[in-house]
Amino acid sequence: MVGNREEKEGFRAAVLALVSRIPAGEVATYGQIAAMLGAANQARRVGMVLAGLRHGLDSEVPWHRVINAAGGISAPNDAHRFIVQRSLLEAEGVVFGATGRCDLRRYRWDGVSVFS
DNA sequence: ACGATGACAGTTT
DNA sequence: CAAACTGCCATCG
Repeated sequence: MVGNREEKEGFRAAVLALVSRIPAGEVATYGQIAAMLGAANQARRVGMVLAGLRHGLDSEVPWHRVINAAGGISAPNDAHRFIVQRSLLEAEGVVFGATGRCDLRRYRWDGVSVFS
């Protein structure tokens, strides 16, 4: 019997694998990641997966390249990570405007490399 | 079992 | 253009 647990872990693994494919200097939204995995309206789940990441263990995963649909960083209750994420992105060439949002039309990852 | 919360998103006011 | 509202799914008290 297939426990739902397998699907959850599979989803988590898929999210991490996909995020790991995001090239430096580009970004992807939670909804975009979810949509690529066939879960268009489950963007929140993607956020949950990334929320469970640990610094040092999943260091291979560029979690900072995942932002919200507005092109900004979602972390109202964690200013520390907010700053870290923004710094990492700026270090890769992503420019944030005065509103704290970057231009998605320009930095959004198309994800074509996944279909190879 | 139920209601509240959350690293979201799309639409409406 | 910004705030509010609603929908979606999983986790927590």
